[in-house]
Amino acid sequence: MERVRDEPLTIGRFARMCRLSVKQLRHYDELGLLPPDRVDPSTGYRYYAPARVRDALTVALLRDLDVPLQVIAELLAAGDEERTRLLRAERDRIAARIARDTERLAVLDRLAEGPAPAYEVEVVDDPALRLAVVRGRCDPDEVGARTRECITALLGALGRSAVGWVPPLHGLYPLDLEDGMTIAAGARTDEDVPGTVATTLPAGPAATTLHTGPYEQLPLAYHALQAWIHEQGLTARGPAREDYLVSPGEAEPHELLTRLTIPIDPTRQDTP
Amino acid sequence: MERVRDEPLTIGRFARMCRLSVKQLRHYDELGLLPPDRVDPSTGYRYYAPARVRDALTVALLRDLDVPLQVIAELLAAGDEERTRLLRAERDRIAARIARDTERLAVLDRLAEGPAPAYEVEVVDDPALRLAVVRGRCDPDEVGARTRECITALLGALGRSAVGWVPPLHGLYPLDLEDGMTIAAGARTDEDVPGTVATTLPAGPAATTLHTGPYEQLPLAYHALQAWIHEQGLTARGPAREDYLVSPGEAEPHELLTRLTIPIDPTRQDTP
DNA sequence: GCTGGACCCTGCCACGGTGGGAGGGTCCAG
DNA sequence: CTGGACCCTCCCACCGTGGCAGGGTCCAGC
Repeated sequence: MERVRDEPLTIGRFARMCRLSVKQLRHYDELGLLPPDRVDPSTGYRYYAPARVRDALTVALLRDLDVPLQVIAELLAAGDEERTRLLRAERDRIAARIARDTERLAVLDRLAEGPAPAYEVEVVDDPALRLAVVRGRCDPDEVGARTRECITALLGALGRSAVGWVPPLHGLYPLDLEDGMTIAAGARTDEDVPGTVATTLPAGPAATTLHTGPYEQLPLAYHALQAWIHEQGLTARGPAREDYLVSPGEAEPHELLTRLTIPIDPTRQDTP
Repeated sequence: MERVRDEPLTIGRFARMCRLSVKQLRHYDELGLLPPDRVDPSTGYRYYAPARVRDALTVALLRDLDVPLQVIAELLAAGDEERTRLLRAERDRIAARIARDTERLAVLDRLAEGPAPAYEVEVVDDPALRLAVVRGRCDPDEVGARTRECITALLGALGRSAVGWVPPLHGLYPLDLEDGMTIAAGARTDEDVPGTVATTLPAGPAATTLHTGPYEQLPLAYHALQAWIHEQGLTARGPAREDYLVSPGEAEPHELLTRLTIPIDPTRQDTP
């Protein structure tokens, strides 16, 4: 009469069925995420009904997908619409991490393949630049993706307005990487381009270097340039400017050429 | 005489120069990773020489690459050879994470696009199978990559030995995912294939279902199958077997067809 | 000289999720 | 009734960072 399938399971048995550890199950109980069906009041033993295995397996699956426990709790309680929204958010989070890790991989590949590249730095008198720019806000982790969006928007604006602009394109980046920072993509032109903002970068001294290779490896150029600036006792002023001299479409990633320029404060020369 | 470039920097100034927070610098000091050049014995104030900026920027760069502080410390102390070895290890770690996240993304994409796919499960009497298998050990996170390696090795062995084997190929996976677990790729054949191990899977009852789509989404099939098994009050016996009915090269990823089979213990039928 | 504000110090707690271990109770088959 | 497998709670550790409390220090402007 009593059917095996309905007998309550001890935590150890239940854990083996759903690919979770006993520790995890106790933790999820504490969070209210996966409470046992019955807790013996005198011994504290947890007992699970076989029907809970599906829920537990779902939790295990979502954890494998690196979904936070908090979100899993919301997912289990949510309706269809909300569920889809939450899953999409997780999807985007993982996609962003892949994008970020791909950038990291490019730099690590370069570093692992031998000595760090040598960057030749020089100080120049940078002329003023009048740019038509498209701005974007982003967190430091999303700079790569956001830059591409701004470039696309800029090219769209330039194409639609069909004005004469002077290659190459430029990117502007604040020196302080912080959440909600503002970046910009710009093109040199004296005309007003609809969909862009006219911005003039002041003339002045600047430290500059040349980067060869994919954009993902630009952090190495920043590293070299900033180190050089501070070693000279100079002060970086920002924003940093990237000039995309040879850009994708013109050449393979390893042949891309980018000038990196960081304005500096005019310095009092040391008395020798 | 006193040159600006050599004046010691307070921690705040130094932090701004090298894109690290004051908290981080104090932490790195505590770890011995980036000690200040001078600490005022009476006030405890930390002072950094401008020459340390390069090191600090290097630490910041490596942290951006998600290199653990422990490894950064080893990198700074290591010789060229050791440095390359450590960087390669980090490279591999990030590459593995990208691979893993890509698998996750495939599942999340499927889940986010609508209701979870319906899997039709049935119990069959599974015949015994004699396989020539190639085994591999791996951690749960590397199953995807390791499986591909085993399949490649198996195909190599089959090709070299040119024996008649019966498609499709099979994959064998333990039900308990744990570090150092053993997986296997196998092909049905009655002959002995050099480079492989002959293994016979016993006949018996099994629960089975059919999965359509990329291999990355197989976890959904496992989820459905395991949930079904436990809901029936049955006991999974393992190892799980995947039959690659329609495999890459024959079709697009979304058209791949895979049979998933989990042997079960013969059960006492409930008295109604 | 004094004051205010920017800066610095130490020390503790928090996050997220899991594992390890101590110290002790419970269950069940032989 | 005994031994071993199982269960309980509670605390600590990991990793790297941020926040806050409570207090000291530095320096420019008056």
